[in-house]
Amino acid sequence: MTHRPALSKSEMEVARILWQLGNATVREVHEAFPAERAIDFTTVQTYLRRLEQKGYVSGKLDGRTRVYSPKVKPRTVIRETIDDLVDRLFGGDALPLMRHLIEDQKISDEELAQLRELIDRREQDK
Amino acid sequence: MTHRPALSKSEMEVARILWQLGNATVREVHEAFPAERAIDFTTVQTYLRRLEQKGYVSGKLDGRTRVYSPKVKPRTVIRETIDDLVDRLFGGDALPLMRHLIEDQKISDEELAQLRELIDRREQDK
DNA sequence: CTGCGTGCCGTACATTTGTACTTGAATTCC
DNA sequence: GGAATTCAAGTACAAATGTACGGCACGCAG
Repeated sequence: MTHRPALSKSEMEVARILWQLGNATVREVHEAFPAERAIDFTTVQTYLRRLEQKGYVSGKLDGRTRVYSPKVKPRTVIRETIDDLVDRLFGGDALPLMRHLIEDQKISDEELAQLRELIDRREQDK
Repeated sequence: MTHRPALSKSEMEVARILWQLGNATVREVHEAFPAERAIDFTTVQTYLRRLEQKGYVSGKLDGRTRVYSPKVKPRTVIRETIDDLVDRLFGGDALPLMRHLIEDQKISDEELAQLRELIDRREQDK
């Protein structure tokens, strides 16, 4: 059972917006794009179509408008994406990645606290 | 100055091996591939050529054999790759990614300790 | 009715990616 | 020293990706 084809970079942007909106039409997704990210309406349409083909979202017609909604959760996509990436780039060792995230201020202090908690909890479980 | 074109997935595998070997010929890289990852010698050759074109490695002839060596450090590639990914997938919020790495046992207990230390240090700096 | 905007659907098309074959020179094995 | 091996280099080629255009139907402002 071959798993879903991976998301391409642009498809990820669209997926993110759809997660955010919950469900939406092409137009809504298009409008939700940050202004500086110039992208054509029909391009977004194509991405959504491809996302549907790949099984990440489902779309159904509501009148003459197609409404899309996420079919796969962010968690799942992270898992599939990151695991593949970490394997290819570091043979499975995720620490370099963590290090980067922590050291390069990519996360806020608040998040640091949450992180600490995650670690605690994980240690508890063990 | 437009930055380096991103690495493709397969190129990442090759980059990883080259980092591991420090520097190597096509043959050496090819042989370092895990046995189950069937891949042709000339395919590896192509990836290395592309990696060179993209500026990630440099290759120079030693006699009639070309020897490649990394030109960009892992850290840099992580930065470029992960930041892009996190942006597209989560609009810059790295926490979901961290959560995944910690919760899904992608890192060992030992690494957890190191992680804790990283967090401490980062907090110290602030 | 006659445009104009909005949508769908299909098609397009250059670039990148994954993967490899071919040619031709240098080298090594009998 | 002819055969087999080894490389570099060039070329190949289908699939995936990034990005968009065109045709056609539907509904609303004049």
